[in-house]
Amino acid sequence: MATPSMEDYLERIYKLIDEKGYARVSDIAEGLEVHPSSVTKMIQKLDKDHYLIYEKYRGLMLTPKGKKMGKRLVDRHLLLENFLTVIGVQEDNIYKDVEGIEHHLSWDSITCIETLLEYFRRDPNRMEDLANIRKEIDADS
Amino acid sequence: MATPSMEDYLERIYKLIDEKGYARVSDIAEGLEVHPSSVTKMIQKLDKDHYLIYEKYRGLMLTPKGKKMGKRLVDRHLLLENFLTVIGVQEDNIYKDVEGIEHHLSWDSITCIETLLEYFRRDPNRMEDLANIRKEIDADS
DNA sequence: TGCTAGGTGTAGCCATTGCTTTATTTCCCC
DNA sequence: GGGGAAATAAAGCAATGGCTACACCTAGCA
Ligand SMILES: [Mn+2]
Ligand SMILES: [Mn+2]
Ligand SMILES: [Mn+2]
Ligand SMILES: [Mn+2]
Repeated sequence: MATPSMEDYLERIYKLIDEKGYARVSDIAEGLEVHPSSVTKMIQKLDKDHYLIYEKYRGLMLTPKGKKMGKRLVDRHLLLENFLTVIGVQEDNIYKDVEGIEHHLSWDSITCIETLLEYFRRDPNRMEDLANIRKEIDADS
Repeated sequence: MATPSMEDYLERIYKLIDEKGYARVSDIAEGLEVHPSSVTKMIQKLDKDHYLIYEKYRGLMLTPKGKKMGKRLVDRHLLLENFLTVIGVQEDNIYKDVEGIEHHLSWDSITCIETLLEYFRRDPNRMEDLANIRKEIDADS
């Protein structure tokens, strides 16, 4: 089972490969705001757990296991960002909150949140009703 | 700022004092499924940070700071349990998920989730509509 | 072709938070 | 009041995941 930190790295690596075709230590470090040395250490761990194949100074390649996991992690992250957006959380809080909670939700919860998003997507009036309640509560205080 | 672990301990301590009038090391340990020695260590840390006053072998007392924080933590936990329940997460997943995510949500997000609950509380049909979408999606797969 | 700067890797440190083991204190029953 | 069980405390160890300092590789330019 992957730790939260491992998930963050895998997610970032998957995204980098998806967008640029490769994932370098320095890019991973920048994205996660950690030092390159921390990246090297984690990459070695992910290699040992067969999420990727690593050749030092040469780069890395996701294994099928790593790709599959990476995609799930990226999708989950996006879903949660959408969720917080829909319920009205301020833009500047969303990324940090999602970074934190994404590692702690069962797939059951993820599915239910997906359904909740579908609920609001089907009828825009619903989001409006929600926004009105928010306004009303704001006014009270 | 309190770490996730510190929050778990504070929450548990607040609840024990609220329910039984006192919080003993062994009760805290049982609630958090941790060894008593770990509890002692954390209590000493919480004392150093002035969340409580600790006298060894004698017990502990929450400071005003600790009480205020404890209450907020307990309320937050309950709110999140309600949220997961309302969106249809299985009973047996709820506690573990909440234990994880509670430490990673901004108060902005907490407020928005509160509002979302109010939205469903105001009109029970809304929860029913959501449940129907869930059924429909289930049937598809 | 060889040098060098920037990217990468390693070693060793620290904080956090758990555990086990061992020592001490307290409390309750006799 | 004394003895023993239960509770509590302290010390030492381990895993995780950061960091710094320093060493090492390599691409690309002179
Ligand atoms: Mn994350
Ligand atoms: Mn993420
Ligand atoms: Mn928790
Ligand atoms: Mn909790």
